[in-house]
Amino acid sequence: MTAATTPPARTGRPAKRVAIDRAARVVFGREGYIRASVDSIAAEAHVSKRTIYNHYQDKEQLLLCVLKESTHAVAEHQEELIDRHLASPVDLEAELVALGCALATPQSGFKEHFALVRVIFAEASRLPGEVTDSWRTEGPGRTQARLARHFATLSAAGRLRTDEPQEAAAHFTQLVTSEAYERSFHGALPLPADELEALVTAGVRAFLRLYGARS
Amino acid sequence: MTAATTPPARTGRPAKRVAIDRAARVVFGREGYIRASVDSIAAEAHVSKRTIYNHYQDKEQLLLCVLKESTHAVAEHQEELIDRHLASPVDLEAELVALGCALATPQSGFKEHFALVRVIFAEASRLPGEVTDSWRTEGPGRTQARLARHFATLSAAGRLRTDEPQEAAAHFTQLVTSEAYERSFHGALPLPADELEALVTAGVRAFLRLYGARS
DNA sequence: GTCTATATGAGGATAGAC
DNA sequence: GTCTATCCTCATATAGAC
Repeated sequence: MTAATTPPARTGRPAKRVAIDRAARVVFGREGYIRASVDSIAAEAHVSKRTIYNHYQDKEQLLLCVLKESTHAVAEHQEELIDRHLASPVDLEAELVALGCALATPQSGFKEHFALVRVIFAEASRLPGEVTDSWRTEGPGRTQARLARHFATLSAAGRLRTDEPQEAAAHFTQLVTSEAYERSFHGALPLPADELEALVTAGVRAFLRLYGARS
Repeated sequence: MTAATTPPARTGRPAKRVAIDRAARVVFGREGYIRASVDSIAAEAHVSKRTIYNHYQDKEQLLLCVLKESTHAVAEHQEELIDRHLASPVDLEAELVALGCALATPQSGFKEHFALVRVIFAEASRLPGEVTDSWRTEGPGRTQARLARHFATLSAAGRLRTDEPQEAAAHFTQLVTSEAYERSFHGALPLPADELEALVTAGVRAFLRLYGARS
């Protein structure tokens, strides 16, 4: 796992490529970087191993590329979630709880993405710095920014009370999602739904004690 | 990495054993479970590989044993930190900031312990459930409990305001340490001291808005 | 797509040294 | 009877050759 700046080779049929990417996401997520063999990725993709090396320079480039795609997909999904819950909330507390639950657990088809993030954490010290940096800005950074925008709007509308929406967003993440995230080992182990809801609800209440409009 | 209930063999010279344990902690922490070879652990310990297998049944048992010791050492160290800062604080806010900084960064000789915890996260889904459970109760659980006890005392003395010290302890951890923890990839990458202090200070201020005596 | 070169790992076995 | 050194087997990996 040394720094490698070479871009992925852009050859081969795109249909194969998406199959490879999907398979790599699944297998890397399930096995971790070292354990995931290129053979098993090829099998999962119903593709020859040679085809993988035809599309990607080596195993590390494959991980990095899949990670980038995955990061974007999750960021978009989370931005949607945030918009859906905070665009025009009737019961703000309820919406915050629902949003918190959604953000704190690997969502529907996104389990592999969370697993990939675990791989980044495990490999962080061996990954090129640009990779970890760009993951943070393109991933959690975008989510945080979107939260902050909504909090600013809600504050202007008198639904929240903060003149530092960035900080409020950070505190929301910390109070509402971080414990569930840690408790489930970053989504690796299941957290009972009732426990999750209890954690999130307690977090939202604390958040509203800090930033709620009427208190 | 399957469940293994056999206890480690209690043979061999204790001096060798501590060398092995230290080496395993270092190498597992530096390389991760899969990458760390028993050969390299033996080299680091200046011990024959055969000797390792004389003391431990297999590689997994070695990890588990080292993890347990490491967990206790860190928990004790963190309990001491908490006592030192919260036993009789003059300037409570300053003490909370100092404590937060100390808790949020791998301390003096404990870098390898944090690295080991990263290994647990990476391997969580492949580890026996008792292992992850006991890590939580013997590690973070103890820290949290000690925090809660002090918060209860401080509350009784009128220095804080909470009748749920457990929850206050959770919120302290979340607000003060969780972001630094995530930002540094669980201690894998260095976080500039000024950034750390900024994060912790902001967290403590929010904590005191929630639980401070006079507000 | 299969086949191969090369390397590296776990864990056991054997030898001898103190 | 514990430790060291060395070799062995078997499995599995990457990456390239055919």
